[in-house]
Amino acid sequence: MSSPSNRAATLRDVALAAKVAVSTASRALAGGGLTSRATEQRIQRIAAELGYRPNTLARGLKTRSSRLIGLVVHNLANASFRALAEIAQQRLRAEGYQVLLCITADEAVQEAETLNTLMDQRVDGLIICPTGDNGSLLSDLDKSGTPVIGVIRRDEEALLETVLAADPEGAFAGTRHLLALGHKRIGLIVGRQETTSGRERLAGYRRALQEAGISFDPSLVHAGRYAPETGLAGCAALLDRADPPSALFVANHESSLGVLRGLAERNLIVPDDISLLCYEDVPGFEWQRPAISVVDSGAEAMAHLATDRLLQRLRGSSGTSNEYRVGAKLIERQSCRQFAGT
Amino acid sequence: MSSPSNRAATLRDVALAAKVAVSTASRALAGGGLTSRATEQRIQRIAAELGYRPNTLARGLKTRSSRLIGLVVHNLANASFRALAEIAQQRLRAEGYQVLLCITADEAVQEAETLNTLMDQRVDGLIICPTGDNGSLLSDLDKSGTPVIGVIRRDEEALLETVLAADPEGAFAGTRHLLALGHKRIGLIVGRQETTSGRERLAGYRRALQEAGISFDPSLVHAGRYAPETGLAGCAALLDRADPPSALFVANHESSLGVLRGLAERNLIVPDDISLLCYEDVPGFEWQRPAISVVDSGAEAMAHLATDRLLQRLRGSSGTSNEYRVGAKLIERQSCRQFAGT
DNA sequence: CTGTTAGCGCGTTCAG
DNA sequence: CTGAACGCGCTAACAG
Repeated sequence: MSSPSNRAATLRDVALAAKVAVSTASRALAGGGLTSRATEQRIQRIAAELGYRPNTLARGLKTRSSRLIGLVVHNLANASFRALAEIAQQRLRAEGYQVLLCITADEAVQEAETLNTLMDQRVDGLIICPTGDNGSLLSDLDKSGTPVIGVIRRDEEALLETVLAADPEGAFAGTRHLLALGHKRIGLIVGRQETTSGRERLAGYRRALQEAGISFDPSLVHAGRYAPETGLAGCAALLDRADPPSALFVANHESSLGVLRGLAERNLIVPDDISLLCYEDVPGFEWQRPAISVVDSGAEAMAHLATDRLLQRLRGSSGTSNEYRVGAKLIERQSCRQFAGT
Repeated sequence: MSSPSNRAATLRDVALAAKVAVSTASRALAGGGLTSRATEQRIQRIAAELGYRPNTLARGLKTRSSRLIGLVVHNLANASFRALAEIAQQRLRAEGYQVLLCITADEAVQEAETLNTLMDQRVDGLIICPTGDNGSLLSDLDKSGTPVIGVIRRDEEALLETVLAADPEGAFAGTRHLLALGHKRIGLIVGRQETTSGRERLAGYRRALQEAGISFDPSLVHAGRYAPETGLAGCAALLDRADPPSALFVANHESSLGVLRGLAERNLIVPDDISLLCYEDVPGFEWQRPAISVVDSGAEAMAHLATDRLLQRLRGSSGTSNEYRVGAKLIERQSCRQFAGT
C-alpha cells in the first residue's frame, strides 16, 4: 500500500521483499507455471502490496515490443476516421495495446515525419489511411516485420493489406434505388477523381445508369474536394439549369452540409421538390427532418475489420488476402420519393 | 542508405563505423556542442547514411521520460473533445511528444484502468477530462511529478490545474442576448445538474433573468444527459404547453440535434415562430439554413490553453493558478429574432 | 574534447 | 524449481 521509498516499486524491490532473485519474481508474475504455486502466489501478493507495476519501457527494450500501435488518420472531423479511432482504440486496449494518435491532414510531409517517429517509438503495428505518397516507407515497415494495415484509401505503391469500403457496390445500390423510384436525371456530387473512392463511386453510378439503359450525362456530375463548399458549388452547377435533376446523390460526405444549405437557399423542399440521397451515415442525418436516406459505407465495420486484421498479424499469422471490402448498405429514411414528373 | 545488417542501425553501429566511442556518438548527435564541430558533422553524416534512428524505449529507460502524453477523453463524438484531440496532438508533436489516445466513455472503471496503464507507460504528462471518481489517482500522479492538466470538467477531489469554459458568463451572455431581443419566456435545455457545466450554465441563465427583473420559472428548464434524446424530450416538455416559450436556449450541445427535430416535427419555423440559440459551435450550425446562432464555448482556445499549461509544466515551471477560464463568445447568425408578441 | 564505466528495469539464457 | 549473470540501446557520470 504505502510507498517504501518515493520511487515506484521495481521488480527488484519485489524480489528483495520476497527474498528471492529478480528472475524468480519475474517468472512468478508472468504466471506461466514456471514457479511453484506457493511462491507464485506469495510474490504476486507482495507485488500487489508494494503497488508494483512493470515498467513498459524496460520490458519493451528487452522484448522488442512496445505494445504501441500507431493510428494515422487525416483528421477527426470525418465520421469514418472518428469511428476508426474510437473502435480501434477500445479494441486494442482490450488486447493490451495502446494507441498513438497521429493526424496528417492528408499531407505527405506530415505523414512521412509521423511514420519516422512511429518507427522510433518501435510501434508494434500500424493502421493508416495513407496519403499515397509514402508507399515505400510503408511497405518497408510492413516488410521489416511491423504489420501495417491500410484503411479507407488504398496506397497504390505499397502493397498493404487494406480494408476498403465497397464503394462501387454502394454507389451502384444508391443509384439504383433512385432509379427504382423513377428518377431518370440524377445529379451526382462526388469526390475528387484522384482518389479511389471518388473514382469508384462514379463508376458505380455509371454502371447503374447503364444497366437501366440510361445514357450517362457528364454535366450531371460535379466532382470536388471533400468539403462543404463542394456541395454548395455542386448545387449551383446542377440545380441552376434549365433541366435540373429530380434527385441528388451526394457521394462526397463532407459536402453534404453544403448541399443541404444549397437546397434551403433555393427553397427546394426535400423530398417534395427533389430527392436526396447521401453517402456515409452520421447521427445528424437520422435526426434531421426529413431524415436523410443514406448509403452507409460501414465505417464501424471497416474499423472492426482493420483491427481484426492487425490483431491477427500481431499474433503472427500473415494475411491471406491483401484487400478486404466492407459491404455498403442502403438505409431508407424520408428524403427520397417516387418521381412525380414525366 | 542500404541496410548493412537486417536490423535497424543502433548507436553502437554508428560509433563503430565512425571509429569512436558510443558516448561520443551520442554527444555528437545530441549536438549541444559537447564535441568538436568536425566530428559532430562527420558522425551526423554517418548516422544519416546508416539510417540511424534512436530507440525511444532505450532512451526513455535511461532518461525516465517517454516523450509520451496521455490524452484522456470521454469520446470523440463531442466537438470539444475532437478539437482537443486534434489540437493537442498537433502541438505536442511539434514539441517532440506523442499522444496516447484514451477513451473512457465517462466511466470511472475504464478511467482507472486507463490511468494505471498510462502510469505503466511512464507518460510524461496527461491531459484529461475527468469522470470525477478517480481524484486520488490523479492527484497522486500529479504530485509524483507527472503533470496532469484537467480540461472541460473539474475534478472536485484532485486539485489539478484545470482549463474550463467560462460557462457562467457564456450562459449569461446568451440569455441576455435573447432578453435584449425582447423575449421574456425563454426555455432552457441544459446538462445534468451533477456536472459543473450543467450547474454553471443554469446559474448564468438565472443571473441574466434576475438582472432583467424577470422571475425564474423552473418549469421552463429541462435538464438531462448529453444526448439528442434529451433535446427531443425537452421540446415535448417545453413546447407542448399552453404558454410555450418564445425562445429556446439549448445549453446542452449534444441535445441540439434532438431539438432541431422536435421543432421540425411541430412545424415550428426558426426564427419566425421561435428563436433558437445553441451552445458550443460546430460546422453544422454555420451551414444550416437558417444558420444557428450560438454561444461558442471556445473549445479550440481551451485546447490551446491546456496544451500551453502542460508544456509549461513539462518544462519545469509549476502552475501559478489552478483554474483557467476561456471566454465564451456569442456568435449571432440567423436563428434569433426580435420577439413579435406582446 | 574524447573514451571508459556504470547503470536504467526487465526477460532470458545457463547452471545448480 | 530457483539463482546468477548477461544484455536490450542509450545517457551520464568520471577520468584522461
